[in-house]
Amino acid sequence: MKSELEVFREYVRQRGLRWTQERKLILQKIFEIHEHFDVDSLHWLLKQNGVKVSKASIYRALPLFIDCGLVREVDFSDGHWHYEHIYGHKHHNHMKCLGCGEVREFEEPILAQVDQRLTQEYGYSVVFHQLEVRGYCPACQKAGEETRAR
Amino acid sequence: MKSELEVFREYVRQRGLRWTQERKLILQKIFEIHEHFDVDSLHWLLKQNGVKVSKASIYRALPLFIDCGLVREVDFSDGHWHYEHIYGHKHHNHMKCLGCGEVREFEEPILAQVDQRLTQEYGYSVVFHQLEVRGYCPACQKAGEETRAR
DNA sequence: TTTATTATAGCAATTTAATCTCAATAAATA
DNA sequence: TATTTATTGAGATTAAATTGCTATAATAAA
Ligand SMILES: [Mn+2]
Ligand SMILES: [Mn+2]
Ligand SMILES: [Zn+2]
Ligand SMILES: [Zn+2]
Repeated sequence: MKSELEVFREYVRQRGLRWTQERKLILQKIFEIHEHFDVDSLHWLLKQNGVKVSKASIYRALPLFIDCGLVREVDFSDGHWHYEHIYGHKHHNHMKCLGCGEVREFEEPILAQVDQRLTQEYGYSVVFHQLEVRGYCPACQKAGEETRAR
Repeated sequence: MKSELEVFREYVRQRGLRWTQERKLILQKIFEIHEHFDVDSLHWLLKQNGVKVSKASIYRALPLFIDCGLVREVDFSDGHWHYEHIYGHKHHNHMKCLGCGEVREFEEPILAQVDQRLTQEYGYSVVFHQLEVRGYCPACQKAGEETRAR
């Protein structure tokens, strides 16, 4: 399998864009992070590692990474975008606890059927889907019960 | 079934909040709109109808409507929130065309199974889910083929 | 009905994520 | 090496959303 850097390099060439140090450093860092991140935390992390890259460059690079399928946006409904690298990873969905904010990932093979049905029934060509689930994790349910019992 | 106004009135009483003209007018308008809306369009619509309500009041009222289950946020990934009234309506999901932006609603009974599985397998108590699908509608697929053929 | 209490409205100021402008720079290529 | 031009970084700008403050109106108490 091609590395993420190779994938991006090809993408960049095909479009007449440029393979820059900044883009390389940002992309490398993104694939070192094995959690969800936002622009701020990514920028801070790069800084920690002595890598000087402006937020503007991060904001400009992310759409490119997304466009070539290396990264995706994740919606945690908290007012700004989060991201994760997806290249080389299985598709998954998120469950976020409304109590503590913990995010749990899960696979859901059934959703492939949904995409299929949309294609057959409506003639849609599905590019991607995202299922976001909200609820309460076991710990927060327990905490809630105890509070109510008082 | 209780009307949306009654539902909200009870909610407001239980919490020691107040039943105001502004909130009533906003809520009424929301249930007259049978499409997705955002704060701007709602505000503009109210204005058109000679109803003077500030945007700040709309911004402050929406979380209340959401909290009592009358309204929900909808994510169209375009930089700001959209909303729709849901009280008295079946749960549905959205497919948004990446070409023309058209939003199509669809029901998907299979997703109830997903919620169930999350409860059984992870002990999660699911409050809600939202499946957002992106792809190309039949019209935009056709347009794309023609462009490529040239 | 009148008075007292306090949540809410409106307005402007503020916050903040994201985008944009522009001069300097560095990547591609001839 | 010289030329072309996409990209960078810094700060300015935009726009959605939130907040502070005072007047007001909704509710409860008298
Ligand atoms: Mn994830
Ligand atoms: Mn809808
Ligand atoms: Zn939790
Ligand atoms: Zn379309």
